[in-house]
Amino acid sequence: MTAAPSATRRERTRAATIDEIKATALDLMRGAGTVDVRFTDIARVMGVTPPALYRYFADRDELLTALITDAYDDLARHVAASGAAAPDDLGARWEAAAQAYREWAHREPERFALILGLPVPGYVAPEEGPTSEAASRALSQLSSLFVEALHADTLGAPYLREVDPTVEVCAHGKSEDLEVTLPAESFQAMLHAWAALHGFTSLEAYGHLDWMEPAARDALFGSQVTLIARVAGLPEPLRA
Amino acid sequence: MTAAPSATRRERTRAATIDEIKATALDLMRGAGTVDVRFTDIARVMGVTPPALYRYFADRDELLTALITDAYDDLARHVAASGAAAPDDLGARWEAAAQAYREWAHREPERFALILGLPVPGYVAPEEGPTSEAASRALSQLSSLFVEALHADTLGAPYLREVDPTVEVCAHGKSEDLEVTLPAESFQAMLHAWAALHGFTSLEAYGHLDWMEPAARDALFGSQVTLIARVAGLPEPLRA
DNA sequence: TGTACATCAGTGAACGCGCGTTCACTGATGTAC
DNA sequence: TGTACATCAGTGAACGCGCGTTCACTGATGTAC
Repeated sequence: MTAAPSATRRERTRAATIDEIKATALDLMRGAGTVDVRFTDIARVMGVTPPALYRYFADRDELLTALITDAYDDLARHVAASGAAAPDDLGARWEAAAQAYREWAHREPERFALILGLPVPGYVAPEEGPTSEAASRALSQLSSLFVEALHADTLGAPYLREVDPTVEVCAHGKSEDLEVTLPAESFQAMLHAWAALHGFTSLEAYGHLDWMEPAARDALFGSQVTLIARVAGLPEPLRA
Repeated sequence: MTAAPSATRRERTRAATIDEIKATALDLMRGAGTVDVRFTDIARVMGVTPPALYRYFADRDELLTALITDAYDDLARHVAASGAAAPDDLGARWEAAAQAYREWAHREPERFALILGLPVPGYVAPEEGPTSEAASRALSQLSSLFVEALHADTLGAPYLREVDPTVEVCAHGKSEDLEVTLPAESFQAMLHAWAALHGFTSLEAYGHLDWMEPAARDALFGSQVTLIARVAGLPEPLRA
């Protein structure tokens, strides 16, 4: 997002303005609880006139694309960073990644909806473009866990060994796209884990669990994460 | 939705018009892939002038509320109807309910987003109003499965027996709201199952699994549903 | 270091459009005697 | 059964507002000699 230090002053201020436009758009989305974004409002908050924004984005859709790509990157960064504390503890890494996913969504429900909710109309993902690339990066963080679990031979016990042939084909396809080796068992376990994680996360982020006490939500999330880990064959975290 | 047969002709045509307005609004939502709804568009499609709609709905938010309530009802009806074929087979009922939930969302992603996505701005759920009532009815379909599983003493084996005290308090609160007996173990198992089901369902409904073949998605959903059932302690379906 | 030119950010006016909503009114449908 | 009245659906004009986007232009910032 920030320009390289070797950039000229003009390039740096330009990059800063782009950042400010995107940050302002996000603030407005958070304030309104929507996924909409109006050039007029952004300009008003920034203290400029609406046409000024066209120096930075060709139209509203281009801004939207940038916001979506950024959101993918940001989520992926958070999930990736979560595992740094205990790189050798698969169980701890899974819990940390799940918490990171959940916390990010809870903190930024609008951005979460932007990338993983009902697709916003008028926005069409560029073919093979930066969006799917960012998405892949985000998912690969999760998948590496399950690949390692397979290597540790704990994966899928006792339920997840059988993989449907059609799913296997999909796993091979993804392996080629991502240019990694992604065994079908790991692929399937990852998707199951992701789905369960995503379900709790979106229900909570969109406020559909607000009738529960925060402490109860925490406890429920904890047991869901543990449950997934046990079922998928991820080991217990090493700490007590 | 339809007026009682004893209603006068005027009341019947009025009810029919209300239905037509809502159906037209849904068609437009489906066409645009949005959750937005414009009085002007509805009127144009129906061949009337926009002010005519104010005879039926005080404003846009009232129409939105009606659409949300209807969507809850419709989803609840589908899930409830799914279990009629084998009322004594807990495993089969779970699979059918999960399939019904999934199919409804896949067929109507916009309505699904309307009730379970990022809340639409401008719409504030009426306190203790028809919305939460409809939501409760929808969820109670699922919860009855897990209450029965507890009675059959299969629930939660081997992972789900421990329930955090805060979650227990929540379960008691829900029991009073719904005026049913909802043991904490059943409550927790239901929420875990619902979260996992909801996660797959929303990812698929919003097109985030479109990179998989439909057959692979079906297989993956099947194994996810089986997995949840095994973990939650629901029995295998009786048929082979 | 200073001057001439090119580049770029931002302005202000304008265009075309669409929205939700109100209001007084017309014409048709139902109701009461 | 027929007439007088009440009720209601729908119209058309209007209000106020906001949006995205274009365009010619000004003034400031950077660049080349």
